[in-house]
Amino acid sequence: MKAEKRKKLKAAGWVVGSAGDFLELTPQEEQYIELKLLLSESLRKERLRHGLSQEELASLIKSSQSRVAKMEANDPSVSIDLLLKALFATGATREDLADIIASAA
Amino acid sequence: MKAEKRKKLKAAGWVVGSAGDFLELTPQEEQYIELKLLLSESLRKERLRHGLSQEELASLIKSSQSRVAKMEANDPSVSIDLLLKALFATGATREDLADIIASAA
DNA sequence: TGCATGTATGTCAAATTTGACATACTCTGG
DNA sequence: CCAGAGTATGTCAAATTTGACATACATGCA
Repeated sequence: MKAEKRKKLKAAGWVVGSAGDFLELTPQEEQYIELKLLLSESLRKERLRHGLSQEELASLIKSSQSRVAKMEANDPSVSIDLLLKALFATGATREDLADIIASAA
Repeated sequence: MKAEKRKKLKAAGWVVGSAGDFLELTPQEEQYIELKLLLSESLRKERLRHGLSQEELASLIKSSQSRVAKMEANDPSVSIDLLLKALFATGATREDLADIIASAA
């Protein structure tokens, strides 16, 4: 299985190596998961660009280090809502967001 | 109070006319709420463009008419996640989404 | 090696979000 | 006026998401 697909299945909440290996994602699920991946990657970039630790970003958004770690790991228990709130907290604007989303996955 | 602010406070979960009238939203909250408003408006446009009723869109995304109504009304009980899933279900792509987000509120 | 700082991962109770239902409202054509 | 189609709004149990905690892992440095 390609690394790319493994990543997506994991993000979708499947334990890779399980029956989920045979799962096909619908185009909508694809889109959603790709978007989420893009956001989690952007969040890590933004955080590092600002020289913040996960701990520091967490307090900025009134969350916890472990949740920030999960956000950046694209954990299935993390919502896009949370990722967006975190991104906005780092100072990103709607325009920045549009650029992020427009960029290739 | 301006109509624009009323809309945002309502979306943030405040009963307009309550103490929330005195509330100032942080820039991050603004961004988040503006984005959500933009998405809910886009969803209605997309749905109508496809000539679908709320009932029909609901079954498309395995939800209910009442939830679709709330999505389009920018109800505070609706997450951006749900709006995105609905938009993708209407056939929108990541690129479409970027365009939506880039467009002025 | 030991220690500090930062990150990852599992767990869980509390909080939020969800679909579904009931019901009210708003049109439009007959 | 009425009926039907579509939409709005309130409610609620079930499902998902959340912050927090504990703890494991990683890396650098004295």
